[in-house]
Amino acid sequence: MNNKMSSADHLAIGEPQSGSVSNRGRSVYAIVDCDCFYCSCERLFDPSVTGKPVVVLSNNDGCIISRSDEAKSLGVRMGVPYFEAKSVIEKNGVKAFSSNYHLYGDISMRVMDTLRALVGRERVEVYSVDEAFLRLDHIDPERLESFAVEIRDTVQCWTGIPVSVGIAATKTLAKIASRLAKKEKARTGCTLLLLDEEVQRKALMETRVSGIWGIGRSYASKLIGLGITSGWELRNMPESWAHTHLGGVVGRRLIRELRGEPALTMREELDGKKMIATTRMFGRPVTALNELKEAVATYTSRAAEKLRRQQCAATEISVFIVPREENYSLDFRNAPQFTARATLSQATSLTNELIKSAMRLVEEIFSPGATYKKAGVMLGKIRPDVSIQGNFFRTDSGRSNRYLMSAVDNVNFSMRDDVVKFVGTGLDKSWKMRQELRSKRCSTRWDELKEIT
DNA sequence: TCTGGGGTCCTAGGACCC
DNA sequence: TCTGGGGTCCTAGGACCC
Repeated sequence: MNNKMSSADHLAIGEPQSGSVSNRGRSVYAIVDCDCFYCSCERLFDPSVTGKPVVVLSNNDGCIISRSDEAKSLGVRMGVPYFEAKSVIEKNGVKAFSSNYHLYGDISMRVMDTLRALVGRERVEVYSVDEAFLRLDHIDPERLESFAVEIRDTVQCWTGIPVSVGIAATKTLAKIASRLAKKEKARTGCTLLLLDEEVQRKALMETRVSGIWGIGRSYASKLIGLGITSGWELRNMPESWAHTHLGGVVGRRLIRELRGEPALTMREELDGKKMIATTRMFGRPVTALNELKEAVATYTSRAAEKLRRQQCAATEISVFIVPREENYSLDFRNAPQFTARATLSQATSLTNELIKSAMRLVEEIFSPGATYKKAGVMLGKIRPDVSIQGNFFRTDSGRSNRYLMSAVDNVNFSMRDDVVKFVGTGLDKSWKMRQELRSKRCSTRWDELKEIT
């Protein structure tokens, strides 16, 4: 889940569009967006909740992060704490699930593979676990509408996941199209084209600025304060104005995109993450240093696995811990946190080496007597791991350790999480997050296959 | 009592260099 | 009294995304 908007190479201002130049200079982007993805995944293997209200909870069963349409119409809001919504949920028999990322990740791959089969691998940019941009400038304009329907029906048929499709001349307009398509499902059938100028104008007029991709909470309230409330009004502002008020070049791009001039092109295949983080709330408050260390060691092994999966090594590691605040104020998210960072003498992806530094960092920031609710590990300065291909300058022990890690990764992946692990990560892990309502990982674990009786 | 996790990009400003 | 100009690199912080 990453590749947000644009990097410098997406900046197409003042340049012809590179790479994706189409026959008639026409650009056509589609966004395919899974409908309430996590809930839809849960329904795949539990048909008893089809048509019933469903929600999926964040880690630690904290917040609501996905809602079915039925749950939405009961007034269950996105992002609210579970305990606040609990009464509505129980009263209406809403089925709640803990998040099951193994399942969602696997289903996501199937959806993306379907899209690649439909338009070709090089025309698909996976934007997040439940969304992908497609480049459709090879499709005859006459056929676009039926093609959108074909995409929707094929994904539904092959994977069981309902999707919406928005099509327009730019990515930003395509996002608006899919949003409107979802909103007016009955009329649009979940596919919508914003190619005609008049249709575009109407769509932008009924889109609030807060609903535009790239306008978050802070910009939205700023815009409204300046009297700009609709997408259409924003579209008609000068680029130079956007430069000063909406974050410089980012704002300029946004205005161009809204006018139908592509300023964000397709992103190249991911070349690996620049930062890898593993952070978690605890299932209960933690005060003991050794428990804190267990947790941080566990997160470090997880982060190291991610690092090895993309065949990289890191030279920077930082650890943070968050104390439980005394008074449960509104801005609990902005709680102070204590961070320590270390630069490693040599880039590594070995769990034991990373854990060793992490432990020192925990000791640095821990204060006895304090109570903590969350901790995290971040790996930075990431670059390709050369030792795996054999680095003459690295000692043999480093290399064989790297092979050992691959073996551990293989066992843990094929068997079950953490069959093989470092003792420092703890055996009992009573601080672990709560996940009381998790469904089975029936598409990725042999021992959790769906049984039909 | 209880409030997610994991990313990206851009800008401003300081340090440093010639 | 008066004290250059411009480049690069790095970091922190702010914005955004799902």
